[in-house]
Amino acid sequence: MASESVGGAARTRPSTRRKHTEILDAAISIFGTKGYANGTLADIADQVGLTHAGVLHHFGSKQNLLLQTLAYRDETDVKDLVEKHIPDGPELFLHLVRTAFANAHRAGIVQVYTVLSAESVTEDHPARPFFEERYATLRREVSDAFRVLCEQEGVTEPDTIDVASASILAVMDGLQLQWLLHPAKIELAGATEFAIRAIVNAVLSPGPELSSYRSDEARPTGDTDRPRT
Amino acid sequence: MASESVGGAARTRPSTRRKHTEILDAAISIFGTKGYANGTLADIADQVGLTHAGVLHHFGSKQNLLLQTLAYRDETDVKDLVEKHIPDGPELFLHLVRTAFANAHRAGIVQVYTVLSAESVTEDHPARPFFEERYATLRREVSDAFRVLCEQEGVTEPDTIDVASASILAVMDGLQLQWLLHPAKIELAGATEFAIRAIVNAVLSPGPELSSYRSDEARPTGDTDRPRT
DNA sequence: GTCTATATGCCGATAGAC
DNA sequence: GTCTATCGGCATATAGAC
Repeated sequence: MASESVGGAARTRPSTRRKHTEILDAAISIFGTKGYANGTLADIADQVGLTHAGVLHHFGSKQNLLLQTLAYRDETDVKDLVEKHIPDGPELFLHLVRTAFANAHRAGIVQVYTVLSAESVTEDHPARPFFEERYATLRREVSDAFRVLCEQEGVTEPDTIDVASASILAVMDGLQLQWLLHPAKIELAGATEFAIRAIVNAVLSPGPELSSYRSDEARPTGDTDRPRT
Repeated sequence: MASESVGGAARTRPSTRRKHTEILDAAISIFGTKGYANGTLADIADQVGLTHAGVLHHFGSKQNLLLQTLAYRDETDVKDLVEKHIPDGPELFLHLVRTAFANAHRAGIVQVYTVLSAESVTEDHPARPFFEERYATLRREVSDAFRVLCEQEGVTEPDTIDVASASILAVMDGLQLQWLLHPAKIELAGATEFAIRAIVNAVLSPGPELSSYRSDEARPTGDTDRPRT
């Protein structure tokens, strides 16, 4: 059974391992285009020239295939960054923007994360622990970068850093969703760059409160009265 | 058949219409907790004391029930805003923050939008047109508010407004996802307020570029342009 | 390692009794 | 308006041949 090979052991033959990753790639494609609940083992099997029983021989169960798929995607991303080790300082913000530029040419990867992360909040979803840990880790990394930046540039309340870190990840995710819905209307990379810049600058110097932009105190009838300059 | 009653006609008996909305409320709950693909008509039927055949009598098909459910949610939201008509000026930004405060006590509503909007990007999903139109409309409304604000406060390139509008909706969605995963770690309303404020301020005065924060020893010019008031 | 065949179950939708 | 009964389809997973 494949269930015991956790770290991708070397005990299997090369052709087997090749098929293994071939299935994982197909799973990314299917879970991305149809979701986990709606995508089927037969869909994945078709894409690699097997039957669903063949896929189950490699992964034991659909749920295990999902978890292996998420782990596989993560380790592939990390591999791309080996020695280009994730920057731990303010460079991280530039790295996030570069990631957005890369993602604009990887709709499949973006979609599988968008679809599965949202699906993971549903009842007893097997991917939920994965995404909980993923976001907790990412927020910690972004917060660390903020702390380094704040030491360099000035001071800021630690509470603001947590909120800003979550906001940066949030705006990246949200823009991806809108981009998947309207690829022609959303410029993923440019918008991500703008938003991250806005949030980083807000941490370093907050600027005026929103309420200071209020056009008036009370609207009497609420008819079409325009705020004048 | 209920398929022809588009606007919620008055031709049906009150008890029937009551059951109708009862089913729609159950559908919000089920589609939110299990998703559209995974939630079943029997789940929804159980929640209102019917069989799945009873639900189908009211809505004809599962797909139609989903569309009616989305329309029902939208018109309920609008009803809450009747006479409190959505502000069309800079007040809109404060309204969005207030919405986030309200949402922090409506996890079910937040979850159904989060789950279904992401699911809608999957293959031939029946809710896709709904969310495409929803985001296009919301971006237009936020952009309108930005244009009014920019007339008051200064000038800005129209391109920035589009990017900022998408970013504001994005950060709201993304924070909702993280909040659903970690309710104790994310302060939905406070974070939303911070992020919207950051983006609005960035539109009015951009501030330094991200690359100016690079920690690299060699930096072209030593100036780090210190931001505004 | 991959297949065919099958067990088992759930789903959406329809038909017709009450 | 709601039910029971049922049809047809498809899902995951298992068993065993090759």
